[in-house]
Amino acid sequence: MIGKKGGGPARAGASKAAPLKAGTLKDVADLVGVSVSTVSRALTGKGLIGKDTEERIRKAAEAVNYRANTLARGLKTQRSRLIGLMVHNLVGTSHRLLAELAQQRLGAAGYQVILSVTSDDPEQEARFLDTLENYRAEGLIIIPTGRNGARLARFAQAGVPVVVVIRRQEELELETILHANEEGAYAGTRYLLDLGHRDIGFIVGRADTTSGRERYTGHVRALKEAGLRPDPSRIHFGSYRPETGFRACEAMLGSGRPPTALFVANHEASMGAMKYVTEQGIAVPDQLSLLCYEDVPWFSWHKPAISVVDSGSQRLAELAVERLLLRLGEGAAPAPARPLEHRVDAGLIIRESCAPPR
Amino acid sequence: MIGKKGGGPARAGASKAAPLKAGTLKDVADLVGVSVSTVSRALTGKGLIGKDTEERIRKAAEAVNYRANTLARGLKTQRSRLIGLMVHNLVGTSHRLLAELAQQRLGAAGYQVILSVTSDDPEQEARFLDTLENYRAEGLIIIPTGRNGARLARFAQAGVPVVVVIRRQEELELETILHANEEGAYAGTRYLLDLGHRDIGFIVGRADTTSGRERYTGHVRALKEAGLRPDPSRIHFGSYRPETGFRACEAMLGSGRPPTALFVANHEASMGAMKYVTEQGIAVPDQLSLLCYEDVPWFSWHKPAISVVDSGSQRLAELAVERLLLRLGEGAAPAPARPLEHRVDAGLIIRESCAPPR
DNA sequence: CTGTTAGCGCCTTCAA
DNA sequence: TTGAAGGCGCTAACAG
Repeated sequence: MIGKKGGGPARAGASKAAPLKAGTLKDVADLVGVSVSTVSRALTGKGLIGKDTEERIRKAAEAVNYRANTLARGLKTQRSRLIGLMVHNLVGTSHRLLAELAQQRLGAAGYQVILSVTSDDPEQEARFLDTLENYRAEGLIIIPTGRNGARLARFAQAGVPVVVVIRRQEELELETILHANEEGAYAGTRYLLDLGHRDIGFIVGRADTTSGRERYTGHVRALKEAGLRPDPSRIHFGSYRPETGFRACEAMLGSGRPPTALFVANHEASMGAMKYVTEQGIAVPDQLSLLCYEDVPWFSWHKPAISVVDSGSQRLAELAVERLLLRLGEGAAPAPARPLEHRVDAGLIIRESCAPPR
Repeated sequence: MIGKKGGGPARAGASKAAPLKAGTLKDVADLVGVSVSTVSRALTGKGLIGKDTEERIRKAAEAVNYRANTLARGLKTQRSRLIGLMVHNLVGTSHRLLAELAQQRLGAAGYQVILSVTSDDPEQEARFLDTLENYRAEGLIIIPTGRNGARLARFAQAGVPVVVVIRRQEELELETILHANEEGAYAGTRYLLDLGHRDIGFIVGRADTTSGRERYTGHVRALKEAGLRPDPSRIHFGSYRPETGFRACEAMLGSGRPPTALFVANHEASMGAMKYVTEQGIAVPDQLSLLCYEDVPWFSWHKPAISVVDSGSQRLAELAVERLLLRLGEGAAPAPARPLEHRVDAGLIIRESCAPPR
């Protein structure tokens, strides 16, 4: 499988040098013949320093390869400048955008992001939250599994800003940013209904998550308004994975009496649904109208182009980071008295995958 | 755009508690009436401790909410347990897999990953490398821009294991894991040639990166073997972004005499190429054979299903993490004397997007 | 403007 | 089995 080849060109000198350790304040101080605190002041730009000494210190710092030790500094100042970010994967658009954006913006503000990809596993979440506490993380953006409320509560109690995203953490008063799930699912279902569909398959997330529950509610509301009774065999809850979509499709589309439309309101599951539909050669939208949730670029290149409920993930990510940044640092905003719950609007993007039932 | 609503249910007590600070060794010691060192030993499991005192210490630790301060410990032990990971985005399959896998595996081994998404920007890379040094990161996995050799060299000199991935860092002897670029591009081009194509458009990465150069070489080798002379107007180098593909398509396919096949050997650019081809309604493979590089799930659901050169990203990510892990920690393997260069094999996945020229 | 002093929280000899 | 002492590298009063 793997070939090994020799390395690149030999660079004389580089590999022979003694392990080059980073210098410390003391190293610099000794070299210049001045006290550590003077060096500290000169290098951090605080306090008044003689022009001349400053220059000599700067030179010496260079010479001894001085690198401010963030750990030591953090110990002293009680500021780690570390932010935790917990997502469940990096495939889902909202999760990915969150990771990219958080790292970029927080990095620009002088913070570093410690990442955790937990596959929605409460145990991994627990461990991650523990290590974050140990690192004295100064902030946290998290898509919670919902099973570690106690640990999460500790952050808030310790005064560490927490921004909960995508799902609510029940029983805890934490600032939360959510998609407008009910509205999104309502709009999607309504669209299908208006097209004339009376038998709609609905694939959604876990019933014990905010988005799963709310999207379900929106769906049912639309059905009822149209005078339809929700049919349990047409509604599939499931975890946020492609298999969920694939299995649900097998159950509904493999049956003798398939629905005329399918609304996959679970982003990860939509990947599995797409797979099933393609493999089975089901004609979209002639044979089946297909509506997904949360846009990805290739949906518009697909044939037919896939219509979706756009959940506004970019905005959600921006808002999450923005809110955290506001509450970070010294003179920052305190936690909102009554923790705010923000909603990011959803929108319907109509392309080619839905049509009236034949 | 955004609606604000009141928070969830009020949880009595939770919000009123005084900021719950994490306890220190001293807090525990004071409570038990014993010295800090005893507590330290008891809690870290080193040294012999009286069964009874150990129990009391454990209880007290709980009571004062003791959390080992990783920063302090790191300062003392000179081990941050922090690993840097630098990728250019999280969309590209290889980058994303690297991030997911690194976090998972390293996390399981007791390390935390500091992430940086740099968009291939040397300045951001420089800043990130600096902060990593400051945090005393113990290891690094990086897709280098190639412009910060000096900074990268410092890690190696300081004895910090560095694993370079996807592109080589020229002039530095660092352990490196690469795709079999030349072979992959050769195989892809050869496939198109065997199908009968004589006029092939080729979109590839930057000429100053390993993958860009090597894929170009493989492509040209196949052409020459087939008795063809590479035509500069059919070869487009460009950065790893969708626009690269889109623009190159405009140039080649918008002309009066378009090629009969297009080989996009630049993963990010293939997204732009797909967009162009779809927008222009170009029939694949009838009008144009399309071959991409690096597989993504939806390529197989696309109509027609997209043929690709699979670069083995999963294996590459695994190998990278594996190698780093081997060199991490105390009794770990030293840097290979002659830094190894690993190659991960590529494979051709034939689907439906390529056909003989009409 | 600069030096001294005193820790931040932890680990680790060295004695008891 | 336990305690005392020292120091990792840095910052922040407080004196000079």
